[in-house]
Amino acid sequence: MTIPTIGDVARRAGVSLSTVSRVLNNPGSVRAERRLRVEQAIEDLGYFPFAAAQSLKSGRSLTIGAIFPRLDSVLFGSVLDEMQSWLDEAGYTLTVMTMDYDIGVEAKRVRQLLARGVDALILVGGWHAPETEEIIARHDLPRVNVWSWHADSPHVQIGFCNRAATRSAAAHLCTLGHRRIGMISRDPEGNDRAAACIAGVRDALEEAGLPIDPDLFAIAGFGIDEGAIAFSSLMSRTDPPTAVVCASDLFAFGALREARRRGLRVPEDVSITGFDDSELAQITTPALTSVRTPRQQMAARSAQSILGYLTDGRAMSSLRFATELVVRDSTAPPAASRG
Amino acid sequence: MTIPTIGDVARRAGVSLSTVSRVLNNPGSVRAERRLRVEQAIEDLGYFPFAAAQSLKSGRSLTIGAIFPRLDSVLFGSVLDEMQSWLDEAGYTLTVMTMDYDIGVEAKRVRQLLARGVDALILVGGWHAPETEEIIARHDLPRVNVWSWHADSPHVQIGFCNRAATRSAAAHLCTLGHRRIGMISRDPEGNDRAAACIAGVRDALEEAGLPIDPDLFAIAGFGIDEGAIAFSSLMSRTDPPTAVVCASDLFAFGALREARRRGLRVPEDVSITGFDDSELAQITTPALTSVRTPRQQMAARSAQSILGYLTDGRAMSSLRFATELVVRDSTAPPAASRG
DNA sequence: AGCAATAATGAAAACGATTCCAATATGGTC
DNA sequence: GACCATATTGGAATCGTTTTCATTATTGCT
Repeated sequence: MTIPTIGDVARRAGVSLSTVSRVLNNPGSVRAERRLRVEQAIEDLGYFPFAAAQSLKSGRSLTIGAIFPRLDSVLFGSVLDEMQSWLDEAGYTLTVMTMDYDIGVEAKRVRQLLARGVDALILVGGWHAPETEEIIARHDLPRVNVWSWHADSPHVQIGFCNRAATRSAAAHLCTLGHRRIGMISRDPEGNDRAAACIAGVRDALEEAGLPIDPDLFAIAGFGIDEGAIAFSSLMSRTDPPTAVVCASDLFAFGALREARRRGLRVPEDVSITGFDDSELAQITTPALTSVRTPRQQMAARSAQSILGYLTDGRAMSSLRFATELVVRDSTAPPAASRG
Repeated sequence: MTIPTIGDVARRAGVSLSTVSRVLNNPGSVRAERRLRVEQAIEDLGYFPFAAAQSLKSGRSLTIGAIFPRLDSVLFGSVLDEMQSWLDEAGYTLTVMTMDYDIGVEAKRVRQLLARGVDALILVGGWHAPETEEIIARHDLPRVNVWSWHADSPHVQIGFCNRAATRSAAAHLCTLGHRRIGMISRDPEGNDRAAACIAGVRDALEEAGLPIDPDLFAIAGFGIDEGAIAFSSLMSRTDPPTAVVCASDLFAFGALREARRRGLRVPEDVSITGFDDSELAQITTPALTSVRTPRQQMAARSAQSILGYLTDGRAMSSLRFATELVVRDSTAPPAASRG
């Protein structure tokens, strides 16, 4: 029950190794009579080429590596699904690894993927460890940064401006009349999306002529519970915000939960905005005001871009998608201004 | 800028290939002085072994393949995250593919993974295409079925009884006094979890002496929208159910959304139960009654089981976890019985 | 110091596929 | 029917590792 090799096929069909290989890779160059014999033998034995050997000889693995923060998020999952379906059509396979928002871990993953001989790399965001950049450059591996977009990045980036995204959410709150606006984001350390999200809120506050109170910028890890805790700490202040911008829908869900637990009404007592506009933003009560991000397009275009490069040698280029604030029921003017 | 090989390291350190390989795989067998020289050379060149060549020679790839229905689900994502973290510790890598609930696609994926030389396979559920079973048997590849558990399965399965799970949900509704109970599940074709979930509801109805109306068993694809549509079709009947068992939380969220749209109060007008007890079940209004499934344990134990087999040759064995109905606010006695 | 046992090392043969090159077969032409 | 150009085919080298085997260096003992 050993796995059949090209040699087994050759023996069974009574031809040479080279001929079998040609049937596989360039069928037109083999006379019909022998080709049929070989194809029959392949069928009989259930032969398929061993990728490791192909990869060793050819130097390409038909595999693309992707390093994402985590998998337990609909956001990342749907993007990966979309990418896979495009790559699949072209005969490529996606190998996914996670780095849990740690660019040190990411550097290790890049090494692992390189060892596996991936033909290209998809990274999330624009900030990576120096070793990461160094090793990618050294092997000049095609790579795309997704999920963020910076005017001055030297790399191919297919994403959106996180800064503009949260700015639109915070500006919306300012327009409604809020003057104390809080924020819950991830740690900006090594995470350019988080940093940009924070910068976006500051932009909006400055534009509205509001003071920036560092104490109103809370940091949370990941998930609903962390969002709830951060929201709790914001609302426990003597002078709590009347509105909170969350850098992810999950944080916003946690905030909603905690608000309910504290007997705070949303949006009457406090307004909350999310980020990502996940399907669930419509399900909560109240439905969540959230920034819609172009996940499908981002996924599709980055897959296409890489495939275009690998298969046709077409140069990859950056792409910036727009975001859009979807206003629902979790935001309203502050209580004070309604008198 | 070419990728360094073991030969480059050997040359730089002034030793033979074999010595370098030994430093890598069995450092104790190399005299300290030379070992240090080799390690220095490895460091200098940034060398790491090329997995394809290792795999070709050794026959093992330190890779485990997993085939999941999709990635855009927190359920699958969190399980994959957990599996990866266990495998990672042991130096193994997980390669994930999706089959979108199609066992024909699954068979193709098995072939792809086999071509990549995976050392073991993780499949979801107990029903697979004959070709799938055939090819796994032929290569006697270690494999684990997760997510379901059947008394009579000949395979290693690490999961829970889906039938008992939905039975507990339906029995809860019967106890509350419901006599017309609907259900939303996936298509049971090629999906043993869906089939078991349906069977579980029938079990409960029979035990309660209730008639089984096939029209109350709706089939939905995937996601919130599909759940909403299925719920809508159930409630559009002339004699709609007073309670609906959903085979996934997503379906239940869709049902909640549609109920609100129709002006139906939950649980006053209709009770709804979910499945999986995702984190979001606590966020919705009303909070969702749902069946808690042992995802973390399932993930951890299947990873451990496979590692135990691959690294220590320990036999793998099946494992059945319990499920638990978590009653929240989306279920209550039917309106009629409250008079 | 000399010998046997043991430890450390290098040379070379794999692993399974692809591909260059040479050799053979085919067809067409005069 | 002989000969040349072209289409097919097989042989052998190669990709980067690991591993067996033979060889050489080292150590412990007397």
